Amino acid sequence: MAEAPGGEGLLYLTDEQLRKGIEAMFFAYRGFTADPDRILETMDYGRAHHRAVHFIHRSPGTTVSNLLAILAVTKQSLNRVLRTLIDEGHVRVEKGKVDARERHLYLTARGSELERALSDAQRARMRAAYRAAGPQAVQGFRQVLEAMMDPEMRVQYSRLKDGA
Amino acid sequence: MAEAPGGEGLLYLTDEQLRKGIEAMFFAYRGFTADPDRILETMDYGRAHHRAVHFIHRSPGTTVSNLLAILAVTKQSLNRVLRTLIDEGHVRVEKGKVDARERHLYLTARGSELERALSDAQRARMRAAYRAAGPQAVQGFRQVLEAMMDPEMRVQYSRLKDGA
DNA sequence: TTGGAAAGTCAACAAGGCTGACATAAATTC
DNA sequence: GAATTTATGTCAGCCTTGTTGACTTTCCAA
Repeated sequence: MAEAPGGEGLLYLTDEQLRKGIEAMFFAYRGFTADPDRILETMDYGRAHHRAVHFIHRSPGTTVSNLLAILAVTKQSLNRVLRTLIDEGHVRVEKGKVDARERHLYLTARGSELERALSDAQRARMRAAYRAAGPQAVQGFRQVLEAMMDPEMRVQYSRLKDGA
Repeated sequence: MAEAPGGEGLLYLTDEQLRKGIEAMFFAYRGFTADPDRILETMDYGRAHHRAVHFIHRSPGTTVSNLLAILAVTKQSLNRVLRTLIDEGHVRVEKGKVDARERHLYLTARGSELERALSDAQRARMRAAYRAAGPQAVQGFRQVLEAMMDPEMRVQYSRLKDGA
């Protein structure tokens, strides 16, 4: 293998390699969202609904402000999406017992069905990609993605990663 | 190392592992776009402008329909973005010499400056992530992303990957 | 009891997707 | 040469999902 200019095997850090990584992210992210998007549009939902449903499924009973922190949107924006999910029977709200100001969010049976459909579609692609690339590649994939996150988001991610 | 239920080392294909990969993509993509986004908003541009500038830089002289295929948006949507880039002197248009219906797109000096600023910001984060994860991880990262793309997009990506 | 946090709501706005319709110039085909 | 197709641009109108600002209600805690 040829060595980098500095002679330290840093060829993978050239601008050219980085640019390829950037384009890989762009094209892959489109694939990543394509399958759930197709399901969502049949029911007049968008990606914002998917995200809300995903994280409510992941952390049942999470509060609105928790969700705001994870999704990094304004409460007005989140509220609009939650409103439709609640009105259409996908999400159930419970007033907090300890702190009654808080609203705890849960998926209904219908909501769980939707979540299942969405994540099945997304996981199928992810599984195919994982299988094609192999376990070692997957480990690298996760390492690079984690390093790419903002530190605050790495915390959110780790919280989820290490179990509810 | 523990073996998967099937006894074939497939632990990395469990739903739990796939879900982590899905969330890693979500959080990482936000980091991925955060730095250029900050630059863009100072000049009333959005991600759509970034994408156009990126691919015109990548393939100088590319046509409008080429760009439409790569970006996978409607011509009306692209045109709106292209219009502002041209009007504000970031992109130059040239009528095709072989086929005069075609419009060939180039970055102006100003446009190149903008491209530089945007990609410097994005590459800095990518470089840090690459460095933190190491060359082997980067290889896996690219393998998984490539496997995650839609086949048509993998073609687009490979075209770019293998030189102009 | 009062200040402030959590949550919700209303209004208004913007970016950037979309569709459909239509115009024009140039190339291609018949 | 006429008809058709292709590449592009543009107008109008719509949607989702983001934004800010203002205001209310609820309710915990000092």
